[in-house]
Amino acid sequence: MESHRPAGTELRADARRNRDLIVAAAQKLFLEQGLDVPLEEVARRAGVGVGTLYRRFPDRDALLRAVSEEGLRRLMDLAETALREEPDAWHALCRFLRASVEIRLGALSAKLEPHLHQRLRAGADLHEMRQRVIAAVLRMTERAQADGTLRGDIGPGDIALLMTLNVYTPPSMPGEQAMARVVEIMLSGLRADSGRALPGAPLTGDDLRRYTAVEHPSDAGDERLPDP
Amino acid sequence: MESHRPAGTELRADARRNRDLIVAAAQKLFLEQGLDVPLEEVARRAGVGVGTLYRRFPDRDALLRAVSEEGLRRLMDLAETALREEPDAWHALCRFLRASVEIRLGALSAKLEPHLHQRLRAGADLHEMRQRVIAAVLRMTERAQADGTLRGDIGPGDIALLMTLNVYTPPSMPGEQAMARVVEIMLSGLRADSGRALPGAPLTGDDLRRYTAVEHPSDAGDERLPDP
DNA sequence: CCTAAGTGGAGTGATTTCCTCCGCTTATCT
DNA sequence: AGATAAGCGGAGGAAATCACTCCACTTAGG
Repeated sequence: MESHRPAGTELRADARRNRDLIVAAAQKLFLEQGLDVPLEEVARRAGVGVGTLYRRFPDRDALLRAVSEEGLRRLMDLAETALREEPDAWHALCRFLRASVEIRLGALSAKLEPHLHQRLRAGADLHEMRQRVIAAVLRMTERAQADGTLRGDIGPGDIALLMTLNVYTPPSMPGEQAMARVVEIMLSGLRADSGRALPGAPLTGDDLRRYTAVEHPSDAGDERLPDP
Repeated sequence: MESHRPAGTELRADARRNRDLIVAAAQKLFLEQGLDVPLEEVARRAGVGVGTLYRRFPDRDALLRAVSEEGLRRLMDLAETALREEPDAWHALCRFLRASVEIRLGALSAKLEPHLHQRLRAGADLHEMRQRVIAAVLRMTERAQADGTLRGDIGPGDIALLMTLNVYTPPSMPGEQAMARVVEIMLSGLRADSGRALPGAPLTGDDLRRYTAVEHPSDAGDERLPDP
């Protein structure tokens, strides 16, 4: 996704490095101060001049896209390696949820969501990554239920929601250990031998996918499933 | 907490109404658009003139304080009525956690936190409310464990953290039902008959209280227990 | 060592936001 | 009903903030 660069042209090594510094700085600052931090501040934090930033990212939106993409890619990696490296579905699920804590983009995700949404509809390859995350979660859920380790009245959407909750939690907030405990509590609640029935119907994979197709309601907010 | 008003003077009825409209609008807008919405917009949304807003809240901070206070008060009510009206501690706990979803100040809380913090230290009556929330949670936890309904390796801090997670989740995000399911999953995970031991030590009431006393680290963020 | 690619940051113009001020409206008391 | 103090709105000027460009200088890479 090298914005609008005549294909075949590679970024010079130092330019590439700067680009990455900028994205990293942007991620931190967007998270800490909101999506409207002065771009000059991003540049300063990245240790480059504004000129450099503007050359690489023609406008704020381009930067947002880059940050979104990075986050989503990490999430996808998490899901897929969990599925690949763990022996059974239940453990994959555990690993995925535990790891989701590490991403913690916090409020950033929430703010990013609308932007992401546009992009998703626009068919960027964000869309593909998203589908892959969903697919992975779906597989984990189905298999774990077949194994009898995951309680039956759960849908992939529920898992996604738990994961989202973790991801949305600002890293500045509860410490690593504290969050780790929360995740284990969640996992306890997901085990097949857990308490009584949940209210309502399991959130299905379609619920998840449908969400992608839905128009973004500016502030009529209701019944939507997000992800970063 | 009527800011700096010569005691004994009451607000005229309409003024009072306007004041409340402003706080309500501010809460919504802070949540949706961040803590730096133009105050003029708050005024518009509240259906009053800017003049009115500035007369009642001399600066943005005063408004922030009012919003914080309102949120914390609701939380306190939640905790205390749950404890008062439910027959046993476990049900009180369930009710408290379920209700915490309704507050959902979302990212607002996170942004508000630093401000709140200063105020807490400053000894406003925010401090008292906070203590009362903590006290209620503490009682629920102890009793429920004595009853054998709440698993033993949990501390009040853990409960508070779960609650916080709910409160911090933006209302614009997952629908009511979806969140309700999440809470039930959490509760399942909290029951005495749930899965294996949690990692680390239970978060104690002191952990909670200590947090209040801690200096607010601007971005060194680590190991802290928040609340809205 | 040559050159095309990359860099930084001062400066400009436009936008946004704050906040005051005052003529008008309305609640409240008698 | 009438008096009056409290409250109201929003136009407008001052000030701050931002986005973005431009070009003289530096550096990577062959």
